[in-house]
Amino acid sequence: MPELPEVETVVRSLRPKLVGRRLASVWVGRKKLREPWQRRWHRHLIGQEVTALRRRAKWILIDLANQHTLVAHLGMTGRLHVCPASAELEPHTHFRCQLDDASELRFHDARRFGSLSVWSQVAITLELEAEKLGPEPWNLTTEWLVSRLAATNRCLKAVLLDQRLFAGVGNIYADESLFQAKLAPQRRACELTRTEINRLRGAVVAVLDRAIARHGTTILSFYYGEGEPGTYQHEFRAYQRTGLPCRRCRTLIVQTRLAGRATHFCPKCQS
DNA sequence: CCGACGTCCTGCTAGC
DNA sequence: TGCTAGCAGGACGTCG
Repeated sequence: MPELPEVETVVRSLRPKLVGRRLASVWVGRKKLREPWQRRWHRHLIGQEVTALRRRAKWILIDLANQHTLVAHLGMTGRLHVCPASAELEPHTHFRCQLDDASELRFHDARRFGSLSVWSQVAITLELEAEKLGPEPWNLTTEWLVSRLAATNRCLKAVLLDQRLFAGVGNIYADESLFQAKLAPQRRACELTRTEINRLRGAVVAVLDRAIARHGTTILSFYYGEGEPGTYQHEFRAYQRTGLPCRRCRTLIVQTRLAGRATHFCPKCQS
C-alpha cells in the first residue's frame, strides 16, 4: 500500500526514464478511476516534453513543458511504471502513454482506489499546496504541531493519518512512528506534552527516512523500477506483528481498531 | 464545526 | 478440499 516512502521510490526510479522524453500517443482504458478522465486532457499531453518528476505527500507529479501536470495517486494497489512498448499488458491496465524512445508509461490498479488526472499549475497550487495538505514531514516544526494538536480531541492514530497534518503518512508508517516515539495510538493528541510532540515529529521523519532507504514496504503488490520489491517490511516493529514479542521489551504486540484502521502497538512500551 | 463512520473496489485468506 | 464471507485501506462524502 503505497505511502510516502513507496511513492518517493517510484518517483526516483521513474525520473531518469521520463524527464526529457516526449509523450507520443495516449490510450485510456477505464474512463473512471477515482475521478472521470476528461477527453480534453489528451491534447494537454500529446507532444509534450516531460520537464520534471516530483512527489508531494503521496501524489506523483509529472510536469510537462506546457505548464500542465499529469498527476497520479497510487491508492492501494496502483502501479506507475515505464516498460518497453511491446511488453505484455498486465491485467487492470487503465492508462498507456507511448514515449518517443519506444518505451511506454503505464498505470494499472486492480482495486481502483488510485487516480490519474491532468492539472494546471493553478489546480496544483489549490489542491496540494493549500490547507488541504500539510507540509512534507521533514518541514514540520514542533511549534506548528503544538498549536494544531492542541486544537483537536482526536487520538494520535487518527491525527497521524490526517493528511492536513502528517502528509504522506499512512497506516503502516503511522503505527511504526508511534512505536518509535513510544506513544500509545489511543492517546488524545491534545494531551501530549511539548517533549512528546517533538519526539513524535522526530520519529515520523526517522521512520520515513529509513523506509525510503529500504525502497519502501512490499506486502502484496508494491513494486518499483523493473519490478523490484521494497524491503522495509523486514524492519517492522509494530505493524502486522500482532501476538509477536515486542523487539524492545518482549511484551506481545496487540492489535486493535482505531480511526477505522487496524492498529498495532506494544501495550508496555507505548503506555 | 468537529469527529466518527460509510463508501468505493478486488484479491487474498481464514474458517466453516 | 472447496467455497465464501470478511478483511485490507486512501481519500472523500455524509451524518449526528
